[in-house]
Amino acid sequence: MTDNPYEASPERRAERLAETAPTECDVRVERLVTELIGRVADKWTMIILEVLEEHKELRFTELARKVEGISQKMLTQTLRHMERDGMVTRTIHPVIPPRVDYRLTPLGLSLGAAFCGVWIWAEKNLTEVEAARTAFDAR
Amino acid sequence: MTDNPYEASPERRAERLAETAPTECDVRVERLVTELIGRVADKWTMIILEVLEEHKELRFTELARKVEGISQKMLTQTLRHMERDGMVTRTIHPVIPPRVDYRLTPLGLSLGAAFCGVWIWAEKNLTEVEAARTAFDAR
DNA sequence: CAGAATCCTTGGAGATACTG
DNA sequence: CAGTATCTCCAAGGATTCTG
Repeated sequence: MTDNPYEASPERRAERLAETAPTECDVRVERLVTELIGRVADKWTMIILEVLEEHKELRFTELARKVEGISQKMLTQTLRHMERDGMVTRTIHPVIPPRVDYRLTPLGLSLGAAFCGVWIWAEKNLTEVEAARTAFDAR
Repeated sequence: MTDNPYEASPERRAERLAETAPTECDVRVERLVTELIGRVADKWTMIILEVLEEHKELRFTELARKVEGISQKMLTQTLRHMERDGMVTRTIHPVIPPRVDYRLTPLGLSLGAAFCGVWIWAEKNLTEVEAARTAFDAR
C-alpha cells in the first residue's frame, strides 16, 4: 500500500502499477465511491433520512424528539454533513423564537429510496440474524 | 427518554405510553431493526460484502489485500461479527500453513443485494454530491 | 498463514453551560 | 428555539509483536 522505495526499476514499477491499477482512473473513482459510502452509510444519517422521508418537513426539536437517542450535538453535526452533501435543505425563518426547517432534497430522497432495500432486509431477516447469533454464542 | 419519576398518575402514564407507543411491541421491533441497521450499515461490512460477492470465496490474506486500507485487526473483528450474524461461513482447512476460507451465506448474499442499490446510488450521484460540497464550502 | 495479545493514540460523543 | 463552545472521557481502531 505504501510506496516501495526498493522498486527494482521504473519498468518493474510500471509493470506493478499495470497489475494493480486497471485504468488507474477507475481506482480513483472507486475510492471516491467507497469514501462516499463510508460517509453516507452512517447510522444517524440513515435514521434521519428515514424520519424526514416520513414527515416531509421537520424543525430541529421535532427531529431531536423523533430520532430517539441522538444527542443534540450529533443531530446538529449529522444535519450539517447532510446539508453539505446536498441531502437536506435548511431554511431559517427569521422569527422569534427562531425556527429552522429541514427537508430532503431530491438527492436526499433518492438516497432514502436506495436505503429502503436495506430497511426491508433488516425487518425481514431480523429473526434469522438473532437465531444465528444465539447459535454462534452457544458454542 | 429516561423514566419520569414525577409521572402524575398511573392513568397519566398509560396515556403517555399510548401516545408514544403504537402497540408497544412495534417499538421494540423498531428498536431491534434500528440496532441491526447500526450493526450492518458499517463501512467495512459493506465493503467486505461487496468483495466477497465478487470473488465467491477468499482466504484471510486475500481479503486483507482486496479490502484496501483495512487493518488486520478490523478485518478479523468485522469477519467475526459477520460470522456471528450469519452472513459468512468460516471454514478452517487443517493444513500447514493454515488456510481459512470465507464465503457468503445466503443471508449475506441477500444483504449484499440489499446494499446494491446504495452502491449504484453512490456511483451515479458521486459528482452531484461533490458539486454540492464545493458549493457549500464556497460560502 | 491466520490470527491473538498488547500497547497506545485520537477523535467520537456525551454533558454542561452559554448566546442571538 | 436552535444552536455554538468547552470540557471531558471512553472506546474504536492503528501499530507492533508473538504464536500454533
